[in-house]
Amino acid sequence: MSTTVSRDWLAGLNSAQRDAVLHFEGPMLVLAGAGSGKTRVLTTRIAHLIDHHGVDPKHILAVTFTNKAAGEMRERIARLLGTEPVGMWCGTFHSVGARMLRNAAHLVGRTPSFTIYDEDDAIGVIKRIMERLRISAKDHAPRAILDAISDAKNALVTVAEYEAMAKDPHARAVAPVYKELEGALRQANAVTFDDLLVLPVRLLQEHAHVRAQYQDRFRFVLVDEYQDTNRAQYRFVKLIGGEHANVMVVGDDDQSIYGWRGADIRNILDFERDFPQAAIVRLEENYRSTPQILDLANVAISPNTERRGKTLRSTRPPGERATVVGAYDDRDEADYIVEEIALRRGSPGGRAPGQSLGSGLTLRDFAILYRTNAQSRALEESLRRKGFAYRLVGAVRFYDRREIRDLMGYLKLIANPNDDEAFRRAVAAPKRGIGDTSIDTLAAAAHAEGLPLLAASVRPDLVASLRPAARTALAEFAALIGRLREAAREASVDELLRDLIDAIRYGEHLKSEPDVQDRLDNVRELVEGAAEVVADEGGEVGLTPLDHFLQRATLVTGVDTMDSQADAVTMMTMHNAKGLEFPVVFIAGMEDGLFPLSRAFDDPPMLEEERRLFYVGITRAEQKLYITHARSRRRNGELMPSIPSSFLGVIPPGMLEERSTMKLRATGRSVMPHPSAASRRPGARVSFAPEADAEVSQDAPRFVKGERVRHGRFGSGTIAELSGVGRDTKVTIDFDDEAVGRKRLVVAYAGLERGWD
DNA sequence: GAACCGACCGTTTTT
DNA sequence: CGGTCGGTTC
Repeated sequence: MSTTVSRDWLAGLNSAQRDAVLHFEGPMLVLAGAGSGKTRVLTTRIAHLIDHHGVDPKHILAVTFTNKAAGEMRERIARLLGTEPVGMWCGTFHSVGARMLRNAAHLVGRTPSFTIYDEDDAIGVIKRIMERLRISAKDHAPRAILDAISDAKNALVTVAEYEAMAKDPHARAVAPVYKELEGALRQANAVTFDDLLVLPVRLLQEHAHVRAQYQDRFRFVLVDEYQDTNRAQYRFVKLIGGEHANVMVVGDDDQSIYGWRGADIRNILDFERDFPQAAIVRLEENYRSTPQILDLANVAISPNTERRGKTLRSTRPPGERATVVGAYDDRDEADYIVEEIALRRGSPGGRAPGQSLGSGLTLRDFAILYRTNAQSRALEESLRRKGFAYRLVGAVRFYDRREIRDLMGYLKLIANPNDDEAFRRAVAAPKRGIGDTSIDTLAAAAHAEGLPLLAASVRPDLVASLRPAARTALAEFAALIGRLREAAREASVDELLRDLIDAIRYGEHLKSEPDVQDRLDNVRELVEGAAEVVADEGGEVGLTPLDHFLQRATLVTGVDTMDSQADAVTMMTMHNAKGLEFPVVFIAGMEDGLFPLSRAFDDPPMLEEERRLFYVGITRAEQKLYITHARSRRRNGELMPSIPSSFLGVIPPGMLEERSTMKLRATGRSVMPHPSAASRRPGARVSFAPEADAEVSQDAPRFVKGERVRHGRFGSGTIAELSGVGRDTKVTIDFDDEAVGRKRLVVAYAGLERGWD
């Protein structure tokens, strides 16, 4: 305990930050604007609790939004204290939940070695359940069913409650699947992502001794990114922290961007209601961005009504204005961005001499942000042509690659022989003469007996009806898993993996696949990564290294594994960019229908969320921000006309420097007009949009099923189906001309005339 | 059983 | 455009 040291920590904090850091007991809400130093506040407060107030680290629970943030927080605290905060729990809601579940798995019908089903696993189970229940995947997309179940879980709606509430046809299809899924998960000794939140809540709610144990253990609870918590997470916080009420939540209502995942912005808007004595601190001084960037952010978010209201103030010297750029199409946009990076790189201030943009910017100082992952393609191509290194964050996870999933399937099955999804993946991996029909037969028998697939495959009576060849192969497979399971008791995870790869001759299997070298590299990387795994950090749960490895693999995200040291341009969605910062940021694809997405047009809360996402994007920039849009863009392979985002319409002219690419200037209109004036201007001449000017507005002409229409090229026909809303409305038309037949068209661009015969 | 091919379809965002 | 599904062929 050294007050001298703590005084050092406090130096350099502003008074609001200091208030938060010095806060000891009782609830507190920290409204932390972007770049206002909240991580520093959180880490310093924890260090202060431990060092000054003598709180044992094991009484502290800190919840972060990513695993990476958790690791960094732990590290920073250790640096402040000069020693590891041993016993402190620090992680995402999901990893903290997993940890609690390992401790008390038996109370929710699992063993400590349960496996975590990712989305693919869950969809696989759901598909099979649907087949059994004879629910057509055509009528109800398995994906949509999973989403509905996920929403229900995140809202803490149980199967029974869901069944009682299910009114519309979709919900009535979901209900039985939800019910069956719960049984299947339990039998497979598995949980879904959502269960990592739901089951701990149930544990705390239904078992007083567990609740008491954790309430006593975690006397100080800190939650970062509180604006993105959902119902289950909210309950979790209240259950653990409600008693002693030493709960500090940190967040920014303007950065709430996960409403679609069940996050409820009300959690942060109404915090004082939940914790009546809550002290409130506002951090509005921004240490990250220039005044120009913050002015833009403040203006951009201002149309929102669902907010507490706050204005960021810059502490940095003025810099450049943000630049908005009109491009011809998505490739032109990408080329422009890459050229701009080339110009800015190296020389201080890049192409704007006199304005100090630091000196010697390198590739890692640039980030390109976008709304959808699909946008990365054109950008990647441009960067590759230019020879610039880049890193793609979040798009395809390492652990989602096929070859990795194959091997992980084996490991999961070794750790948890009840994991039927793992069984299916592993048994199919190198082909071994066991195909779908054999597995279907086995699965039917297993289901009838209430047995997992692995156990069923060694029951002579259950495999009797299989082809002899399949029977033998199955027995060999089961024997292999049995042997590896034995080996796993002694071997480290990397040894186990090597053994496995050798036993199934996985290297040879890969040789017949495309991209052999990449895949082999990935496998090697997997083995190397496994070598670094030790038992769980705290060591208190008694997780085996294998369980720990598997859990980590399932819970890591793209951002977690991002190597921020590599000298490469960073590309990611704005969602993934939350919490990060870069000297130069490009926001690409700033067009109506893409950002904001068209489905948000007629949904005000959704539109506000899109606007908050824009705000997040803007506030990632430290020194220079570019916003780009294209006049036409490839969407699902076809070229679509686009107009600049209506989000730009609220920006006063003059706040942005306006440019257009050479290619755009060369092909028609000289400059992109200011978007507020441009909102009626479509992307001009696009071959399949005869009267685009009238049609590209947000209100595509409305039609009804059965209506007779005429198309410029296909002639007249009858509308058979309608789908989508606003600009995305699509029609399926049966044309009279048999040679044309049935076509699916986007109303906004089809130039349909109505009322024919 | 497995490989291949063509039709379809959909598309936010992610723990 | 890219992934998935269903059907066909070896």
